Amino acid sequence: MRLSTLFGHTLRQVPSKAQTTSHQLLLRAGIIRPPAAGIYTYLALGRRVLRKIEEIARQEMEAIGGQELLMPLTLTAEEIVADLCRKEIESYRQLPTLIYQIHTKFRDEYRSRVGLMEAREFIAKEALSFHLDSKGLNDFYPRIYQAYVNIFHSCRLETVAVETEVGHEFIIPCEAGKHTFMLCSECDYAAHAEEAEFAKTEVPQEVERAVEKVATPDCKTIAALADYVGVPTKRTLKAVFYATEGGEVVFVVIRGDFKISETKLKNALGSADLRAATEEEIFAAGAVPGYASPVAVGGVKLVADNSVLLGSNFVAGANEDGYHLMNVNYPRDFRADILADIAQAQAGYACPRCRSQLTETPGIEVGYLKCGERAAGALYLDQDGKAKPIVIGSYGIDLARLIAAVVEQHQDQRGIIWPASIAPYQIHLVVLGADEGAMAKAEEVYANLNALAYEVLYDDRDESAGVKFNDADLIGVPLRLTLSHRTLKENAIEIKLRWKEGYETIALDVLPRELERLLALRWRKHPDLQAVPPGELMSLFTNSQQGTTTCTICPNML
RNA sequence: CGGGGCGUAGCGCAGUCAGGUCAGCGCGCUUGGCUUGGGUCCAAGAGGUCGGCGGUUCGAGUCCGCCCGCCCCGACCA
Repeated sequence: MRLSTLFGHTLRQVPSKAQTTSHQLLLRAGIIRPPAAGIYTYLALGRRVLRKIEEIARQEMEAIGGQELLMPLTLTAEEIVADLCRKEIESYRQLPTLIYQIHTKFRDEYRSRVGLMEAREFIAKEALSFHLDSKGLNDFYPRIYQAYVNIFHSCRLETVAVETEVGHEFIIPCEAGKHTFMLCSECDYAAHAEEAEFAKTEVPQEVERAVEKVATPDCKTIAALADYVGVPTKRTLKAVFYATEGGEVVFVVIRGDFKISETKLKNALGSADLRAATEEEIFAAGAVPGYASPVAVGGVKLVADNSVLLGSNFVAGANEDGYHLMNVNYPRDFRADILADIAQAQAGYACPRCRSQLTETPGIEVGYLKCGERAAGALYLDQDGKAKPIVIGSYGIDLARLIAAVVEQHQDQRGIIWPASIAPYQIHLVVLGADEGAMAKAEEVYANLNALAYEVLYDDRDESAGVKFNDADLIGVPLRLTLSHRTLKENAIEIKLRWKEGYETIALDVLPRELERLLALRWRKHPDLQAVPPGELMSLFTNSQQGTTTCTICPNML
């Protein structure tokens, strides 16, 4: 492709509406354009990237037996899936089976914020697997999990697998992310912040002493109370009131040094609807805000965090304005209707698995795996002729978001650094100077590279060296070749990798051999890289090792 | 869908408070010339019903009203 005729051009200035780095670069490099808010045209370069990603997704789905369909509306809409199951799956002989499709989806109700990261229209790779029973789904699950891992690895996207109640989410940590995640600094534990578990610190158990009422004026907060009484906050009990939609008051008790995770609380209660109780409701329940006590409280549902077990002789409210109780112990002095983990994890807390420190990061989901999707009336006949429900798993990746995520992880100040697997072109050929010798040689090289079936973006424009190099860096094709009168004097060509400083000059007659060597080393075919654990891929990109033949530029990213 | 902000040339912006030499700047684009290894320089040029409708006024980009669109923060999602 000649850059002089490429449809879509680069932008020097950053569009004012683009906030995130990936959005800015995708616009500036001429990958996408917004015809309207939140929807995007893929320009010539962008379409090529998308096509490559789609192909990677297809390969991985086909590798585990997936069959591609194309359905109207959305695949996950229950009616469509249920209808499909009813009509196509009748017998146990047809199970298990895996279908998938790649299509655009609309999410009109949401505002687009960060370009392709969250567009109103996006490109979904969705898959469904159908099984005889839960065991069948569980047996299959590792295969789809691995396929997803492979897809992300192929795109050079470093993801974190977050466990959910029904499967996994693959996320990337990034500033533009809308959700907060807790990650272990040592092991691979990862979870949504609201759902994350952690190892709660213990307080040395003491001999239980008799309850004692003490005056604590103006101690309506845990901090004030702990300060006044002279104990650490972890020796206090915090009382918080919630109300369900029906107006039922829920009394929640947790050790004073922890916060409540409303998500965990909802899960413990089995109720999705929960709000803070009003003062009137608290009084009506017979409690005193600021001095509420779990001791001898009646008529309300009492939920306690299991941290009440980790300590003794707590300071708790006396249910009387201006007074607290010392030496409150569980279960001697109060009993909870529900005793569960409802504490909110925070950065610095201990990992539930390895006790290392948890860190907190914003992130965005790029893919999900869910077990136990429902489809009304989707039944099959088993060997005995009995109708049984089909067990379904559903899986998805937003390929548009995937592109944005890759750019977030692969860029520098000059522009995008495409991983070779999804780069719009393999080679960016630059010719400098308008003298006929250089142009003629460049045309010849371009023709030869095309004949060798390389994907070449050829900058044949009459532009200065600075413009050409800057555009090349912005567009981010991994391999750049430069021809000029300078190199031609030695019958040579310069070769540069986008993610490395510096370049090398090689003789023109060894160019085909060098390209063959470099481009054959795509990571999936490269034995040295197959054994690399996923988490270490990123460091490989940045700490490239040197090659061994005449061209010493590292091929790791190709 | 709530709260805040912004709509002036393809892009980025100034001008609006204090109505009248106010249709401007930079980039990009076109033409010619000089350059030719990191967004060169010079010259000439094209391009805008100042988001829309209505109002106030001798006069509106500027003031008022309504509408539309967009951006940010929430809510919600993938």
